[in-house]
Amino acid sequence: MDVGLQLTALADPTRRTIYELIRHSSSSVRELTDQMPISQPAVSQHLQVLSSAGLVTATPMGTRRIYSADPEGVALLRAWVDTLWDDVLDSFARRASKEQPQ
Amino acid sequence: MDVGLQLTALADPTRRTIYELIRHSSSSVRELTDQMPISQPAVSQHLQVLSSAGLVTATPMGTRRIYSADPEGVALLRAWVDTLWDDVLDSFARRASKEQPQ
DNA sequence: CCTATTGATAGGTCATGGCTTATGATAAGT
DNA sequence: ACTTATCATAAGCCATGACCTATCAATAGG
Repeated sequence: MDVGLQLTALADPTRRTIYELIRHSSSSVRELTDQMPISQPAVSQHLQVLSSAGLVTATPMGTRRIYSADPEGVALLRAWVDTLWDDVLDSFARRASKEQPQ
Repeated sequence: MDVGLQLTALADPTRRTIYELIRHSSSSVRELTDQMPISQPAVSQHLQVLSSAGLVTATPMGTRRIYSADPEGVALLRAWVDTLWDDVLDSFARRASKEQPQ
């Protein structure tokens, strides 16, 4: 699983708000659609992207599918950003010490 | 400064590799272009996006512009992902305790 | 000065992706 | 069984964005 999937999934504003809704409380596709200014298929497509990024999971409940936030995708993203953070800080510190060797 | 800028900036694979190069060591546009299979204008455009996301900064050195990693953008991204992580974990725990009330 | 190097900007092309409507599949209620 | 509700998939449309070539501004060096 590539971190690019999480980044592209969360890069879209509409997908971010959908994800925020799910993160707030697990909901069905209908509930999500009712809170969005877009069509139901559009929501389903966004959910597909979020799902393949490991950010949400679907559990069938009768005729509905309840989408919940999945920690897995966030964990991957978080790990990547953390290494990024460490490296950038390190590189920043090295650069600063070289600019002002005195 | 919106976190969407960082996400869209890092969502593109080419831009991620450019950012990785800069993160590894500050470089000029020419150095970056020489390590990339794309044209110099394309690199400049990517640098523009990374710059407006607060991920890199440019410092003129003669006729060249040295691009360096900027901690600011990463800090914002990291903060956002961290709150995401906490909320998702919390929501996950609550969901788990409700599913198995026994 | 004149030339060469560096890098940003403009304009144009093409693929990608986000949205729509239409349709099909599945499960629940009467 | 029939209808209704929910959701996914298909096909098509259109804006966005990633790339190109061409060009210009600015600095450095002969």
